[in-house]
Amino acid sequence: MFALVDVNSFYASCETIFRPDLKGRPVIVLSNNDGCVVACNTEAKECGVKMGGPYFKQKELFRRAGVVAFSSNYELYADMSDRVMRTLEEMSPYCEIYSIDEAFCDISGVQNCRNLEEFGREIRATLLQRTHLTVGVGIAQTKTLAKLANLAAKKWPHKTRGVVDLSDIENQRKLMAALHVNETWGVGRRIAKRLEEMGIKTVLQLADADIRFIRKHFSVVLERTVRELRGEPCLGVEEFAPTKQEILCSRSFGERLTEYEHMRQAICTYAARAAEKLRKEHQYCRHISVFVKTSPFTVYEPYYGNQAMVKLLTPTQDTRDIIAAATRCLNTIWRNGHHYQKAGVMLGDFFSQGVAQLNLFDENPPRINSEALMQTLDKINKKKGKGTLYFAGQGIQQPWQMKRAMLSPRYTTRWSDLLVMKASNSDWGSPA
DNA sequence: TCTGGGGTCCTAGGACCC
DNA sequence: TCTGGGGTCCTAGGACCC
Repeated sequence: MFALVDVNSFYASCETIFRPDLKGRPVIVLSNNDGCVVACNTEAKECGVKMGGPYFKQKELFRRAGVVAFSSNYELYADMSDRVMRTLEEMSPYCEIYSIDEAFCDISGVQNCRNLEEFGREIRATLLQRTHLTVGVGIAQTKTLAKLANLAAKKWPHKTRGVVDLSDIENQRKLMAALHVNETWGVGRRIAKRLEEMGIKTVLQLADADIRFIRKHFSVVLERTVRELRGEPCLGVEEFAPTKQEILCSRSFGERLTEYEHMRQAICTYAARAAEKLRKEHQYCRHISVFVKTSPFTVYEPYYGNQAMVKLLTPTQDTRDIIAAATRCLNTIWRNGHHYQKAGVMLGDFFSQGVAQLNLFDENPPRINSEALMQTLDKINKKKGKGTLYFAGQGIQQPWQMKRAMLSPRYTTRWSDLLVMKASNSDWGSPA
């Protein structure tokens, strides 16, 4: 039995819990660079805010409706997420942290000693008390059905009060008949459209579809989804995160970039960041690739996007090697005269610590004390704050930095940003 | 003027091997 | 003139997720 717990409008809620003055007002959170709307609270949804839509296209609507906008404050969201997950891990034997705002809990066995819906309500109440965040809980025999149950909890908040136990088969079929096939977890826009053309419109029709037919026209992924909808578990809770296959660091620039020197700085910065993530995973990489692109939306000049990769003979985790390789990649794809919008550095082909073999034919001799140097670098940056020690190639001014014009304080992770309560006389009541 | 970032898995097709 | 069968590995691209 699985429970899917996820926080309602997570980013927007993180912003409002520290701002009681925003109660009842529409609130949205923007993506990096203040580009798109990535989260909105119920009030904002009611105003007709388009999720995923570009910010600048909706500015007029926001002004009229009094929408309060925030830049993404990942430091705050990550810390709030930790608090939620720690509580969940305390309350349930096995938890898989599926994303920043949701987790699957394996609650097999719980139904032997208590009512599942009650258990869901207890999770909800505990999280509300500890974090002031409201969650939805969906309970069922498979992950896909738990997702569906959670969706129902979101869709009918008053009727369900945020918790749905969907373990009863009759209830499953009733709900699936009422939902469109694109509301299934794992069915996106494309597959939904193809299914519809085949006459499969509701989730129930998908659950009842012939498994060989699905396998023939789609992939094993959709086959698993269908089986899961029928109550046959194909996916388990993965308590320990599997090791990553690749690491990507990419950003859009605050302003279009035309100078090679600026691009080189950006690439150095992304390479250094990717190398840091790599070491955090205790991995060494052999593939380093870089991509650059202009905006796909610009009509007055031709699009340019390109990518290059180098394969090292010996796996590395040293920022100096990764910066050097990334710069070589950049040099092969850089073209003068474009207005670049975005770039990124990707690492792949990982080896775990210890298996890295020295290569007899490698031109570069192994670096002396590379591990110790990198450890020291990471330690200092962890203790004194990100970016305390950095590489000269990253540049100092960084004119290409992303825009974050509406950033809120990092209430929970910086002393200087701590919330300050100011009491006025009236708050204390008038003296008798 | 202004359109996110970071992942996973699967499949098809080409290169190459014997 | 007639040009096989079976396999692996790699990569690019497409789909999905949050």
